[in-house]
Amino acid sequence: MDYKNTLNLPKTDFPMKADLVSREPQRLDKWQASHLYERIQARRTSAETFILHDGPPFANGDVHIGNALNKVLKDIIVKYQSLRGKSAPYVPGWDCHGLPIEFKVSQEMRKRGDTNVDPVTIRKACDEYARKYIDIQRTQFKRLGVLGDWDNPYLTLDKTFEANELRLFADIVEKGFVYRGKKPVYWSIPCRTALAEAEVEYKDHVSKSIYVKFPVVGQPNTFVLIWTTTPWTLPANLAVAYNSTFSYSLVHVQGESYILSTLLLPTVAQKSGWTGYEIQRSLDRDDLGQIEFQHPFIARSGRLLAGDHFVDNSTGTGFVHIAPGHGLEDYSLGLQQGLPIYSPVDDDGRFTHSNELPLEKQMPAELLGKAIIEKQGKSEANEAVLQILRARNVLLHEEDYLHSYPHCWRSKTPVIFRAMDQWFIKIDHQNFREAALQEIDRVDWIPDWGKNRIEAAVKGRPDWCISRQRTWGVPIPAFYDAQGKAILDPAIVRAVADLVATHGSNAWFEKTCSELWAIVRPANWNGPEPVAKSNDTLDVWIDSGSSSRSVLMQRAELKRSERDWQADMYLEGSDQHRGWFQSSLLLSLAGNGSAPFKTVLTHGFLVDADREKISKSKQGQGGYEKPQTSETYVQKHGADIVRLWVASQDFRNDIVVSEERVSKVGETYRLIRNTLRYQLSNLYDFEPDKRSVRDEQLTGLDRWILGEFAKLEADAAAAYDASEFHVVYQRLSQFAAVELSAIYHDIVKDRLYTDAANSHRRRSTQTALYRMIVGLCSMLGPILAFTADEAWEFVPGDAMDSVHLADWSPVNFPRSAAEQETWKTLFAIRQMALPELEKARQAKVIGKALEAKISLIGRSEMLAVAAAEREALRELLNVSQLEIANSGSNDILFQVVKADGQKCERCWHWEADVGRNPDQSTICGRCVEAVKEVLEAAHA
RNA sequence: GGGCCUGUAGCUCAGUUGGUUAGAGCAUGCGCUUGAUAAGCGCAGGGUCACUGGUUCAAGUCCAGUCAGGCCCA
Repeated sequence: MDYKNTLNLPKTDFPMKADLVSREPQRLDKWQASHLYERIQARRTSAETFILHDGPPFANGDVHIGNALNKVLKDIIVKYQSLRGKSAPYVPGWDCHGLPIEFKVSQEMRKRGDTNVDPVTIRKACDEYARKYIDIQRTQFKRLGVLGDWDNPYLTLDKTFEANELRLFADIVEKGFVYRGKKPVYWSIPCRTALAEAEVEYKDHVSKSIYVKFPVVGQPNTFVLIWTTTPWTLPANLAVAYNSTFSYSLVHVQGESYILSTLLLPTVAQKSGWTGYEIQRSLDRDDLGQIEFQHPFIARSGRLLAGDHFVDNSTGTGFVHIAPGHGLEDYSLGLQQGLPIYSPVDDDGRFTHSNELPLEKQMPAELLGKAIIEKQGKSEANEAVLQILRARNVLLHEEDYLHSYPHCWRSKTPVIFRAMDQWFIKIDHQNFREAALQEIDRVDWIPDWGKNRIEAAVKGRPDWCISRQRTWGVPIPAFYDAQGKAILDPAIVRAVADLVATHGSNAWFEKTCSELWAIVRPANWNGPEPVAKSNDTLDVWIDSGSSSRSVLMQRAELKRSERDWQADMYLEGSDQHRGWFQSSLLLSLAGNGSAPFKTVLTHGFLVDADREKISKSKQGQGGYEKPQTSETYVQKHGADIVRLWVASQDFRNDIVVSEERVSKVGETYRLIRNTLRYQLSNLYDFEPDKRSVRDEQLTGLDRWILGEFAKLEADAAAAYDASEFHVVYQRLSQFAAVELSAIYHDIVKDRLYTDAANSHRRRSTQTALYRMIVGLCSMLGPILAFTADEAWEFVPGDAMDSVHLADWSPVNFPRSAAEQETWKTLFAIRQMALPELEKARQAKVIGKALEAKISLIGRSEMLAVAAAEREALRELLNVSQLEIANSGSNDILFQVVKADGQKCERCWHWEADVGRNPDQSTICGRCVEAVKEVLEAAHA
């Protein structure tokens, strides 16, 4: 007789090989076809909500592995909250406006030869471009198993989004936050347009480097020696910067005195052709701070200011001329010191008078109209300034100077810095900064140092420049009157918002000023009539930053009530402390009266195997073979491996992404998968409703594992609650490896396979297995979204058709202190016995443990426990025979010998009663009984 | 250059208010098993806790500095 057929060997169709890459897409189709996301939401309509508000990725390019990390983290949290019974809708979003898209689209148009394209055409192309990438990214995000309302995402280019953004803007305008000011921007003279940082290219350029004598007021024949490489900005000079850490000298040369950096003195002396000089004295920062200088050719004076950040000792004189309207550093220094942002240059790049200063304090008439743009390396404006300097004998030295200088990407000409009228949000308006800091204090920042970062960002930030001279964005609905004065009125902004709500923001660009005015003019308007509309757009941070108003407060499924709309969580990379977290906080506080989030969770950045940032250049040098996109990893390993990789590391620090790391995670995946497979394969004949054994009747071993499992569940839930998924990962994988695979599953095989199918002992164990597989699938669901769902289908009994529809909460499994103590002792003995068995194995006394008879000889309390639980301990050791003997000594002695009797052909135990039954001469007594039952069952 | 953060075995993580020879899982090596088998079990090796100095009876843990790395600014 072939006794193998009488065993209850494991059976399952849950495959050992995951084959994720090809199988996951089928499951996605199934989810989609069965409207899984909608059904999850429907099940929770009356439940408490948990809102994780999506920070919108930029609609450009493929999903990077970093984007994937962010989305998977969000999905794990949302799935977990849903699993715990909350209503956790997830509305993904995209950030659609902005320069990178406009730049790409313009480039493509230029390649095709389309120059001078009108804004409406560019905007349509940008819209198309953004939507194309939204589709691409949506597919890639969905492939990762992220569930959400993918058919109705929020897009910052949607007209409803734009309209609500403008309504929020109107509120902020109404509250008096928005003002008009000046700020320098890159300006391309031939293109007559402002440029963004990304639109300038740095190239070598030969400039005029000059040393200019600035007379010191009240000290005849004494000059501060300044250095500049842009002579044409001298008419806009309002100050001179020094470095307070440098030492300066007053030097006497040929009847005149100069103040300059002591370290640079020899170079300057040599360049200026000084034949001899004499250092009269040195000056410190206090001396310098006292000095007032006279502008070398205009009737105004200025002061010396500390500019340690940017004044260096490598070239020049140690003094840098400051024109707040013509440079970013000049600008911020000017702003600090309350200087006017003076920029006497028009759109064509020619000198002009401006209204920042009284006329008598502006440049002489001979300079007006001079062009800054270079022709054959010569700039009319530069030449004219130099000529005046020479005429006044204040030009000490001039030379050509080769350096890297920004150029316009389109015209390839050097750009200039020029202050332009911009819109700003006043951060200190009515103590707003203080209010923001208080609000920051109310938010839960995880990790807690996030609070420091955003506090520093808010404390130190200047007023927010919110206007951009761009086309692809939400228009700033302002007008200009005949005097060029801007009109920005909340009622008008709201009227424009209504227009945008129906026609989209293109309407602003398509309609003329008078057409627009006819539509949006308030009925009771008594202000000036406009002659022009604004061409500025809003900073894209206003787009995404207003999502609290445009999404959280609009979508019915996301708000608890009109008043209670705050999101439970925002989750982004730590760079967003200065970005989205801040813009969202400031706008929501200013416009809605509170922060938009209760908790802000941040993750670190991806680094490679060397713990360095992932860079394309490194990829080129063979650092990594493929582009670090989500698809690269999904196509090679499958989404569940990517998800497990995400869960495997403490994401608050840097996250390592490398082949080694992901492959290691793959090993853990296989361990977990096999654990699930083992349990499923031993439940093929188990009907939980009919065959479950009650807690108190479960065997001690089953009670032990369920006790351990209860601890695992509690720990996993706590770790999930704290968003410490790496703890879930560690705890689960170690439980699978140790408690299950090495101990419980290994021991229990004997019961499951060889006991009669319906025996109490086997059913008891199946009860434990059943409970664990249900719990494991549930716990794994948020992380292994595909695999847990796949395994779930093989769990016997009636359950929801997807694990993602299930409810889960940790179940306590109480055991008395005495029982726990007993089992602790049994395992302690096991821990001592295993090395003894290993010794016997090394000595070739036995092979597998079942060939052994082990004797425990001693007199301790441990042995008393062992004696009382002899059969349980024998099982725990997986040996055929266990003997306990009292030697009178407190030490325990282990003795391992070949087991008595013969090997039972069926259960492989060595038993003395093998052969005692004449009909079944090769099997043991226990197997005889089991076989009898099998035969009876077959006849019945 | 400034702010915030990180640095424990090949990999990922634990290491409570400073307190014995620094732990776990995986990976590796060597055995066993062949009724979880492209599986399973056992045993073993592997760490100057980034470095240096300090406080202390005692430091992976506290302090200072250095180095390396990350994010954000300049």
